[in-house]
Amino acid sequence: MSHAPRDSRGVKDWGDDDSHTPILHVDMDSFFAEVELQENPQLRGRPLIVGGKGNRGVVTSATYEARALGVRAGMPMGRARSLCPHAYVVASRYSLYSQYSHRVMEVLSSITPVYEQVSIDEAFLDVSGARRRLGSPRVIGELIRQRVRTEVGLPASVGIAVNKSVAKIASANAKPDGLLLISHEATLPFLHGLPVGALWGVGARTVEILEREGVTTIGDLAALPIDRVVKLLGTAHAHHVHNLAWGIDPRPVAAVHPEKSVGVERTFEHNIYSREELERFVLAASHKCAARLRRAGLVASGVALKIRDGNFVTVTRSATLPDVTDVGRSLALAAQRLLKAQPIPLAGVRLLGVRAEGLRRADEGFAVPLEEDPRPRATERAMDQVVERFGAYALRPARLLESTKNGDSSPRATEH
DNA sequence: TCTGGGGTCCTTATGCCA
DNA sequence: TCTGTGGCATAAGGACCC
Repeated sequence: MSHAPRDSRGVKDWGDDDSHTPILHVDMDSFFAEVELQENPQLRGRPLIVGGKGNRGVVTSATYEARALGVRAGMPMGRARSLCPHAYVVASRYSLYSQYSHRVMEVLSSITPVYEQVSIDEAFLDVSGARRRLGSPRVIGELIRQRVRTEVGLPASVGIAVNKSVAKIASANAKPDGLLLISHEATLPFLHGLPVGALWGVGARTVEILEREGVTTIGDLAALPIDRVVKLLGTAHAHHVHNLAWGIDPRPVAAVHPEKSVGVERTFEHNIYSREELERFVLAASHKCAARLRRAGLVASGVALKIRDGNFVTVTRSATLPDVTDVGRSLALAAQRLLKAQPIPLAGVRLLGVRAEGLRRADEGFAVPLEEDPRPRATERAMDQVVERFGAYALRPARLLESTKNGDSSPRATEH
């Protein structure tokens, strides 16, 4: 689901020569909504919105019929319903979308092994090595669109360009259900007419900063001296986006991305004021994180707690674990300590999250389970199953905080 | 209008230690 | 013994992506 801004200036003929454009970006159109239509064809033709149906839900995907009325991803569901009162609204079904995603990625991996999945519904391919077998990048792009359509039943858009950044902007401008080639020669003319927010990595905040400087297009950004951009955006970000504005993006299509963290967070239907209730959520979330770590064969060296209050003010607190772990109770103990050190906000807690950080492979030397948790791992797995099935409420609160003894993981007083 | 849930990366502040 | 300094690790926040 690309949120990259599209611009009518981007849609025109940008050359036929695809001899120097081996990078393809494949982006599924309205992915979640299209999957729902595939599962329920009788809904086709009327506006469809996918998202959270609760009173704090937001839109995660919408068909073009709904988008035509102003519905956008990330929009509060109440607003989407008022814009589009006749829309059919369905709750997100992530496991279903994952299955479809897997099928799409199977098609892509049969084209070339040099592909990189960047999210559930998009991927980059470097087809340099597939030309002799399958044809030019444009031919391969059309082949992908046709195969995804016939084998999975979904529309996909494809951008073809000299590198990842330009290919991604191209696919955004190819939507819906299209293909856009940006030839090597057309790269800068294509980029420089687009709004600066079309660059991958330039979001609302950066657009605001740049617009105050009079920079509205990618061409304006390219023309700005790099020292000035550094002053505005900081060193790393400035060099990155300035290079992108000049069509420079040396990042290769990389097949593997090791996970850095896994987390579970929840926005409650109503703000929570009860510490016990928060503790129960932390326990359940810790066990879910741990179960995901074990499934992936990973262990964590740190844990972070995220608290958003009723006024939408967010704080995070994190701590390093005494030993790496994939045990839910060890994560929970550390997270509970962080929670204990925080006052309950006056406005209550709107969102609470637990994240396991500093991940590494479990077989790269697994430390023994924490001293304070001598129970066998089989017991841990059984507890996870209970939590998965019945929620943390199935565990008696007395077990939650058996001990916060030893170790000082309290955060330093560095309120910014 | 009132803001999800899953992540990554970068910057800045701070404490520790040589 | 005291103080300054620089490097490193850790923690927190924020921007960004889908």
